[in-house]
Amino acid sequence: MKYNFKQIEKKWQKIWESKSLDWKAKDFGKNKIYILDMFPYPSGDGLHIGHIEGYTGSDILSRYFRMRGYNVLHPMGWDAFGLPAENYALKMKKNPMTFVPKNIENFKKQLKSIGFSFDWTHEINTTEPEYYKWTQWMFLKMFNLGLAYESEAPINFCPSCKTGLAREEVINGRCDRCKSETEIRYLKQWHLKITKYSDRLLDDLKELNWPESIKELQRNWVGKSAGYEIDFQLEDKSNKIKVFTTRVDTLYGVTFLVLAPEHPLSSKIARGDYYYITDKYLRNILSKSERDRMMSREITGVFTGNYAIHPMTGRRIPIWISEYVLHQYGTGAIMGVPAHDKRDYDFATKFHLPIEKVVQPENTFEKFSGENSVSVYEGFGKLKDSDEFSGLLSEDAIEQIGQKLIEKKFAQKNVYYKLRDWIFSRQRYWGEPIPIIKCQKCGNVPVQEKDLPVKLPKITNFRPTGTGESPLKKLKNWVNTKCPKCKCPAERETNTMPQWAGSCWYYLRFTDPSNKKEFANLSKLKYWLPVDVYIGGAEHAVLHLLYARFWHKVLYDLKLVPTKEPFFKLVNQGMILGEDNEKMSKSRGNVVSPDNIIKNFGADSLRMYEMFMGPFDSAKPWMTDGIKGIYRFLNNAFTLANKITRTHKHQIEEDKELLVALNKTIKKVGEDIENYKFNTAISQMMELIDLMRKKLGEKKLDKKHFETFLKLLFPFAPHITSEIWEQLGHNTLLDKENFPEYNKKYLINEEKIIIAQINGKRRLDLTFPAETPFEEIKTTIQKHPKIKAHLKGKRIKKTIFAGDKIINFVTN
RNA sequence: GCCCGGGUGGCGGAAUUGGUAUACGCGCAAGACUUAAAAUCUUGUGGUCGAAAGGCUGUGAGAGUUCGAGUCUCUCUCCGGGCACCA
Repeated sequence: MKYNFKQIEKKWQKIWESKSLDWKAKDFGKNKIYILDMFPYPSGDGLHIGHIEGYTGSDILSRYFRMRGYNVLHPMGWDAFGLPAENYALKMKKNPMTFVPKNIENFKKQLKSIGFSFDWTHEINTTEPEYYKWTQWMFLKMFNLGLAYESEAPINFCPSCKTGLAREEVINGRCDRCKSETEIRYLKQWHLKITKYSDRLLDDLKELNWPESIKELQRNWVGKSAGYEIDFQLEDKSNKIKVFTTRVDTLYGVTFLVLAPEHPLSSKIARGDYYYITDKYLRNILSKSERDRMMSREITGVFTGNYAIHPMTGRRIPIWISEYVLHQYGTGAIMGVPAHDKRDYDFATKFHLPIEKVVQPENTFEKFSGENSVSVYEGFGKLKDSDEFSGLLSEDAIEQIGQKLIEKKFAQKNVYYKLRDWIFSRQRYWGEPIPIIKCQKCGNVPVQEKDLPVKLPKITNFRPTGTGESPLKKLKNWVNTKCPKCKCPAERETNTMPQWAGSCWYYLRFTDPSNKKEFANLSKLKYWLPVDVYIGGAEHAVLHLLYARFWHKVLYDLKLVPTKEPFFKLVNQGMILGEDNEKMSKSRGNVVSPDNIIKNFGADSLRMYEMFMGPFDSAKPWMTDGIKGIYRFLNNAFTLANKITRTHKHQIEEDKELLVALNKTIKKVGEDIENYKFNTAISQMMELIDLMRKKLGEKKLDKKHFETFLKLLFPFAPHITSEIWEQLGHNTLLDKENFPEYNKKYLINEEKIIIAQINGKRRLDLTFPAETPFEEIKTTIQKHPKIKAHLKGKRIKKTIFAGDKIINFVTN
């Protein structure tokens, strides 16, 4: 019988469909595990290779843990709001409400065609009113806490998508979605106060079992720096300039101050002849676009003709204005210490300002003593030219300087973050309406809980206006309503939420997806949370993953969720690149379609090949030729099964070699699955099947051992293994079998191979019974003619016997 | 510029964490089967010298620690990703 994967896969998918309750998570019980995938946005293009990689990983885990007797929650849902769907809708001139459900159906069909064991009884969709009712509800919780607020602010606006964007959505001055250059607009926008959680978002990272690189990205994004704010009096005492620094120890090295062009003093501070040139500089800079300013690396600046007084030395310090100082960060003014900061150094060099070294780092003395050298030093060195603080500079010494400044009222401690509040309004149609009513008298009034959800109306013209208003604004009978407070005529908020809103809490809803009274029942949340394993791409490092953590913490403070953090363990699947080793993209023409692969090799081959290509978490190029190896492996398993069916009645004596290999494989496959090392688990199974084929030829293969192998393979290739299982005469599902346990007895070697080395170079290997004592091994090996030959004329200085594996003779 | 990853055969990648480098797979070569091809099976496959036995050499480059380094330390270099004038 031939391996007819088409027929087999169809057959088993049908069987699973009818018995899908087998994958249904129980609400309570021992040994829970929550295995979550980042749910997809159901695009019209359908599943791509990258989705399948992550979902196969989680499917292997889920099937494995079910076989281990765990109560597994492995759900799937749809993140269907957002710009991609809406832009597509505009192109097709169809309302997303009509085609999103079709896309979802298609996605679901595709997922089932790959044999993923999702618990479909827990399916959710962020665009359904029963779901987004709770998204709106949570927004109102934040509103009531003052965490959601409206304010007019300069924001990044995408002229093509015609909406404001969060900082996280702007990459190098371009819209993350459509790559258009963004512009700055002043718009009244809803914000979520994520900055209030900066410290906790940083600190709680410690508890998470996440890839270090993702944690680092989040740390950098929050960007905490602690330092001092120091006041510099203007020479004429008319005002003072507050600068922020993390390096008070370099205070004596200040040779100039720099203000950002937007600093309030910049336009007022110029003196005498410098007035005109300063004014010209400011007008020039402020007329440039944000992007132009960001892109240009040219050092520009202007002297204002004004001076400040150094708080410690009383020296006159010239005040400059330059665009290299950012007004959005710190105080918008810095102290220039060219000897100890690269940027200050570049500035000083360009404008011929003095450079004074005041800190002499010990570790970098060489660099420091060179001509014109600058040192951003590691560790702390000596402070020169200061009677007050000479000697070694430690962190304590820095603290002392800071303390002194604070006493003299020149300085105060402060902490700054790069993180900004999350801009939460989108002037677009396809999102959750923000549940606020704007009343002339009462201001922003929350929609009453009983009136939730505020349903998104189905309209024909949802084209964004570009005026800063949502297309919903035109819908008078939807917009006009009554103020819940004073009952006066009022208008609805017409902005919608960003696409990230629904995904901030979907993993909570999965635990209790059809609850009509609460977003999820607390006892169910207590049972399932946190998510034990969360699998998805690294591209969400500072978007979804940061937003969701923030959102979760808000709910935690309200005692609505039981854990501080949502996702305990995070695993990033590496990106699958095209055969040309480049990112897959339509424009490059290197996209691999899963449908073709399934047609030619079957879903089991596709699943296994994606797992076999390389380490789960690293990027790897696709090679269509490579899948043949997996296909051959599955074929071999299938043919072997055919032969066993015919011959299994033979009484077979136990084969030691096979048992050792089998037990080794059981151990390795189990451990590798738990460590996401699917590629090496598969190699191990390949070795085992080769041995089994050999043993079958020698009539030494017992059917039950082959069945053990099937159980190991089942999580990876569920269709073919289920089919073989049935062919071998079982009328139960392989799903219901326990994962095999290995017997330690077979893992203990009765023999050991000793490698003999001379001066670390391998010369010989010999096999000894396991209990052979060291002395005996040593003399036997020394007597061996080969070793003798190599030792001729040399004296053994030392003999090393390591790990019962290697004996090394060191000679002179 | 700064912060993370990473460089191992022709290719994708293994290596029990300091102990036989190149498992497993692809590709390639030779052979078997076939009228032939495909598929399948068997054998071989880092480089180099050698008829062979065997030797030398070999994990981006250079140094160091060690009886022993792909693995640890330092310097450099190249590739991928992220942040980007964050004081």
